[in-house]
Amino acid sequence: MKEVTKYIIKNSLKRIFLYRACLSRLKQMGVDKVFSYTLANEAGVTPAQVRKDFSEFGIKGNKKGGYEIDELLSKMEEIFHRSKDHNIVLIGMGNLGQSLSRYSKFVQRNMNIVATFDVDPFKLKMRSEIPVYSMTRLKEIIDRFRVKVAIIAVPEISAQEVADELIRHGIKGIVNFAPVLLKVPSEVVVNNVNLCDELESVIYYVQKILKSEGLKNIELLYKDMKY
Amino acid sequence: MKEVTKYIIKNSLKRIFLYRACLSRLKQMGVDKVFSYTLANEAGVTPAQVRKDFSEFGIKGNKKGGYEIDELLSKMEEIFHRSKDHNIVLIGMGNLGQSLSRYSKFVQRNMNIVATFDVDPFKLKMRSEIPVYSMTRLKEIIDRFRVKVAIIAVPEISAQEVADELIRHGIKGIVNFAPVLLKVPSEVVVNNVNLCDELESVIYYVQKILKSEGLKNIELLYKDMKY
DNA sequence: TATATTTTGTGACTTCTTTCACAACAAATG
DNA sequence: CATTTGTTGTGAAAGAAGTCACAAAATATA
Repeated sequence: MKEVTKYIIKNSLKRIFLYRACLSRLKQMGVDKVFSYTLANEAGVTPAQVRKDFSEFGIKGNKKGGYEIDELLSKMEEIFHRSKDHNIVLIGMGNLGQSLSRYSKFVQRNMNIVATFDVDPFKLKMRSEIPVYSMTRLKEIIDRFRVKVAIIAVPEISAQEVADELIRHGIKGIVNFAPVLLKVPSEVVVNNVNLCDELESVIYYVQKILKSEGLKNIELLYKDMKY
Repeated sequence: MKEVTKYIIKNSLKRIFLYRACLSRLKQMGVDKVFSYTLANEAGVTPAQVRKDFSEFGIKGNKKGGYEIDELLSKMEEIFHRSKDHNIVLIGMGNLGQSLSRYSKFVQRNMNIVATFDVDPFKLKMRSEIPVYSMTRLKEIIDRFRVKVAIIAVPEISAQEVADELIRHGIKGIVNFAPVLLKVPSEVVVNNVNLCDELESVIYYVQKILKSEGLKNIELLYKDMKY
């Protein structure tokens, strides 16, 4: 039996990020202690869910006393290795790539895009905070900055090729904005972000909502009618 | 008992989008018929999953004959109301907003950002394919274009306020790029896209991978040793 | 036309996720 | 110091999602 550990981004992890964001906000508001139901309410989940998630990530509180926000936050920092900086490379300086290279929230969370790459020599001359290199210098930069994570923002046609090259040079994690399913070895984690799909999902549910509202109106109409 | 239909974007829906992308690619390659296992292989899932998903969305094939790609695609178009155009508004023309307003893939899928909005009067003068309006004209535009879906790309501090206003003017679906949990009534669907979290999730798993690879190396070392 | 072959569609089963419920514990109170 | 109060942490129960397995159907073959 071939054992393949597949790295799938779990919902519990995403919720931990959410909790962290809520906690930061609460802290800013002057709160310094929470109970599972305080946080649950803030994050829009159940208290049991909060406690189960915490339990999964080995986060402990004090019975009766709840959780100290500062303790929670530093525990989370530890879990996410937030103390040290993480160097990232970004491939593809088109419309989306440029925007991501300027996205200030990455830096705020110690995730630094140290270099960007593009095949288009015209883009190389672009004025940008972060240097834009030709793809030929990929290995050099990845080695120098010990980069393990990359963002792919190239056209779908070249995404697989780029991924292969990144992995060859030691990249272990990819956030992929190209709308293709990358084939990667099992010791590499890929997180696909498809902006069109995100928008289209919403449209799908909105259609349902509108339809059901229509139905409700019809029902109301019938209720009003006298037989 | 209060019945609240909560609209949560299901994985099966996301997979249908994935299947569609795979099918389009296969079609371009000249294929015109697939079996569940062909598509499964292409999409990186199991054949049973493909069939179950199809069954959920009422998509039928021919026993023995598999599925006609053209039929599948048009059935999917129907499910997603892709025949008609969808008008979208985009709020917040900062770094990310500008990039989204230029994101050509939305248009390719009949999702048209008909107008963008910002509070900064400087941005209003910005040259942009899509008009940039002041927030005061929100209602007018939403009504004129019968907009039901909005993209929020404003700073987190104003996201809730913007959401409230959008909903007041009849918006039923929101793609929210601000890192806050929006409080909305149950007949509105929100899809949160948090780019930082997406990147950080990958970093989290990469740390795990690196650690486990480290362990494997140590194991190998021990295996090589003679006691 | 009968038989063999192949693939769908779905009920049953399994596995993963979330919720429930309560023992264990810590703090507050008398 | 005993008792009450209130919250955590976690097994057990319920629910959701994914996989399996096979009958049913369509096609191919003899």
